[in-house]
Amino acid sequence: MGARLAPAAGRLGMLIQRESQWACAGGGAAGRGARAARRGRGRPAASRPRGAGGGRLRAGVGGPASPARPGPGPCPERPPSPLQPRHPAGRPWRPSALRCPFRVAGAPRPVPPAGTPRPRPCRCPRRRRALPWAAALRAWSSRCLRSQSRGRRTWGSRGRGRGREERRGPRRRRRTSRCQRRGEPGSRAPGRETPQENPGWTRSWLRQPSPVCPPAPSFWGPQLQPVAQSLAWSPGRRPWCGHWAAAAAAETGAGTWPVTGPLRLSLHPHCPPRQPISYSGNLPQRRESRRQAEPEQSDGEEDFYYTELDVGMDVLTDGLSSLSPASPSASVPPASPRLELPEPRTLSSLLHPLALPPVPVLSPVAPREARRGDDACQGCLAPTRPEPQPTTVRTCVPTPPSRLGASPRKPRGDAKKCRKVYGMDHRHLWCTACRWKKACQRFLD
DNA sequence: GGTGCCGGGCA
DNA sequence: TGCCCGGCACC
Ligand SMILES: [Zn+2]
Repeated sequence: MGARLAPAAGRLGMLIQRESQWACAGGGAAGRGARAARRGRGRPAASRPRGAGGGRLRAGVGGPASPARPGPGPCPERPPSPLQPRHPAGRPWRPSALRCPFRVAGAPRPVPPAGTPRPRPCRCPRRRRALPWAAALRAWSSRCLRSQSRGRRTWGSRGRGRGREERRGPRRRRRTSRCQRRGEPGSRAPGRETPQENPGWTRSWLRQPSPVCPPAPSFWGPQLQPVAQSLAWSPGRRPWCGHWAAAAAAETGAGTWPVTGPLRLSLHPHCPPRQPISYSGNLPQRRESRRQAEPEQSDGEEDFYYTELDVGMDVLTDGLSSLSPASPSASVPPASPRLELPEPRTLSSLLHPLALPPVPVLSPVAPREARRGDDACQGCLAPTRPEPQPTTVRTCVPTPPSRLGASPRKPRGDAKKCRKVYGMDHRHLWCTACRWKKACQRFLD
């Protein structure tokens, strides 16, 4: 299999394709592929290994024995960044200094409140880092799939299912969900519930659990004060708190994160050999507890990763200032902002999804993991921007009922889905939804 | 017969 | 909750 597919680059989440960033090929898909191979098609279901009994194959991307990220060391090629306004004048550029460049020299060092989770130790030689809140995204994605079948639609109205349902008429067999049969609140047909009708379901995961990050603007240098002011400080929007955590971690010595370079927006599952400085938000409680139980045991292939991208302060300001607490994005699921690299320095452009056709991209240099678009790419999100842009509402805009009713014979979408694109022989390349025989998330109609 | 995916079961 | 599959409508 020479060419590697990076189909997800089209749809769910976008990978920042930088040649250097593709260098570190993870083993995420390998595990899945092995699992798929192990599963074996055609065998009786009863004889198949089912469930997670066998345990997921861990991605071979390192582990406790993996070499840690490069420690402090010279980095002469990196110039001082405008994001380091507080660097003492006259001091040489010390990229390895365990010092938050935002912090005022001599100012009290910010200490994360108790309970603030420490960034997880890196498990990859290239320092892949799990994007914590992406775990929530993943969980949410799974919930979407489940709720599609459970009668609590979350992906918004894809329309197809309902349209078919309507033109199909009542099913002969039980076609109602349990909720429907029980008359529970969620007893709507799949796809009927919209964020507008029930904002709670989006709020549940949008709740960014970083409740204890004190306001940081006071720690920002004067050059950053306008930025801080433009960020519309709110409890859920603290682009600096991750920086804080990193600084605090560096201070305490354990889990040190050399906070050196300019602010980096990490968007790719493979880390270039630079230090991330953003660790934003807490893990969802469930995930967090699990990771505490098995600190070094990682579900590597399931994690979302990001890498770093130098972003100028101006563009960062542009991107972040576009946020507002009352932004409609608050009711939007964490649809991955689709990003592309021709303009890697314009954050605002990065944060806006591209209306790319969902064409699988053959990329000979794409790492295996990139093919797992639904998993890997869903998490390719900017750590500083957990809330998606309003323009990513693609799947959450409810289809007008009038439209559904007007065209009872909605033709089947022409878009080939994973099954047809990749074939049964490459089932491991399918998106999760297709693998689960759900509505395809990668090739939307 | 192939495809897409809803509904539901299993662990 | 993650994963899988029966079975149906559609192509
Ligand atoms: Zn698919």
